[in-house]
Amino acid sequence: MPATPRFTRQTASARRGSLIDAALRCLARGGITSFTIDNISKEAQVSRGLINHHFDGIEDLMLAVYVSMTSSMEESGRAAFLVDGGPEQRLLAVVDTMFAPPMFSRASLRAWLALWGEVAVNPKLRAAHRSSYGHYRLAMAAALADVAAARKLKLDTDMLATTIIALIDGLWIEWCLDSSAVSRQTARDMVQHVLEARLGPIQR
Amino acid sequence: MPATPRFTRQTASARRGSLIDAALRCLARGGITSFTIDNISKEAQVSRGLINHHFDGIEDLMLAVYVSMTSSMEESGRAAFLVDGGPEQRLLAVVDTMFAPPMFSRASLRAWLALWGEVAVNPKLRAAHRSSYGHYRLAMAAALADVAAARKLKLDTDMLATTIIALIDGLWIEWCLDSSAVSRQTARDMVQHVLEARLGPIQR
DNA sequence: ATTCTTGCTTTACATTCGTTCAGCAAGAAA
DNA sequence: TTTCTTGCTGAACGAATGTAAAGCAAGAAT
Repeated sequence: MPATPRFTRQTASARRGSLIDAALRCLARGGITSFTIDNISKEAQVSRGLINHHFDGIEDLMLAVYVSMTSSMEESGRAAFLVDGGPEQRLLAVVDTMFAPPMFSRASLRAWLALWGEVAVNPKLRAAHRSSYGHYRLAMAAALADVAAARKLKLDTDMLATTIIALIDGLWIEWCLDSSAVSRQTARDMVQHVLEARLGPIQR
Repeated sequence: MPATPRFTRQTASARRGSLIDAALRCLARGGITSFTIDNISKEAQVSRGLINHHFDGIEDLMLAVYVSMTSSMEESGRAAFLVDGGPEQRLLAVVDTMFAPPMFSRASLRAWLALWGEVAVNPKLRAAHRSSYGHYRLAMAAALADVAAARKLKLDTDMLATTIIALIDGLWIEWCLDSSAVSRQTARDMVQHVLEARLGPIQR
């Protein structure tokens, strides 16, 4: 019996979680090219064979990574919904959530780009994406509808929600690629401009 | 002397061009994972060694692919600037260009996602991106400024141009990933809504 | 102390990766 | 026809890819 065990044993779900975290770090650092058995097992400090023991191949691990990212994103969004104040403050809180880490972060750009590239061709990932963005859109539309109702405005909140979400995504990408073109603050201002053009002035 | 030559000889620049085209097809089809010597040389129907003969490694080829994509994009944008009619019609032409193939096309999604992922870490690609998007932004801002001047409006055209460009990018991505959420037509309508909120009604 | 479960390691395998380089050969030039 | 330039091929290389399978070993159960 050796003084230091060669490895520490964990429950299957705990190990799966740490493998997903390590895989996410690799994906963020080097994109899909770094999403390899060698890199991930090294990052998680486990043996090469362990990934295929806990996941049904590397594609299955990627699906788990995507689900993990989207669910942590949804959790952040839910927290914004609990903010105090009127409908305006809640809407701003939802928007602000998207302009703060971990969402609005350069570190996750390559991970999202890589995953979107797989969403385009992988039915399972596509289903996960639809579900996630569907919830996102519903939450944004609800926050918009509350403000519209309080101001007795009649507008297509679903369409506006889609507009705002797409705008945030586009601004985030451009900020990641060239922060001299878009700063975090100007990006936020642009979204607020678009919102105020529909809803009227919003006091911060 | 064989009846059919084993290969056809081309000028260096012509061969470079066909290799770039083949590389682009591979990138669009399978993302960065398919951007390999084997795939590209097979796609271009040349031998494995030829790529390293014409390019300084595969990274150099990727830079060439990026430049090729952005320059063809800029060319499409320039054509829109030559449209007849008033400032409004020209602005709409610029926007419409982005909502028509080859720009607004699912086929190129994986190529752009892969290239953006490299832009984030490759200084040469980043420089190419800044130049390309800089021109794009200038053109959009100029089209906006003409309309604003004709209507005697005072607004930050640079900021609005950045907003519109980001919105188009975000809508395009979401359309590619889930066309049940955004159609080509609704995407166009969303952009026009945002424009009209600043510039007033625009007759199509 | 012993058994048992199963989390984990390790080795082996066939492919595929990017790059190098010696030399073939296409086709213009002489 | 012969020479010459150089576009191009194809084999070889070491490293890295994902997966499968056999068996070790950690630590709870007995």
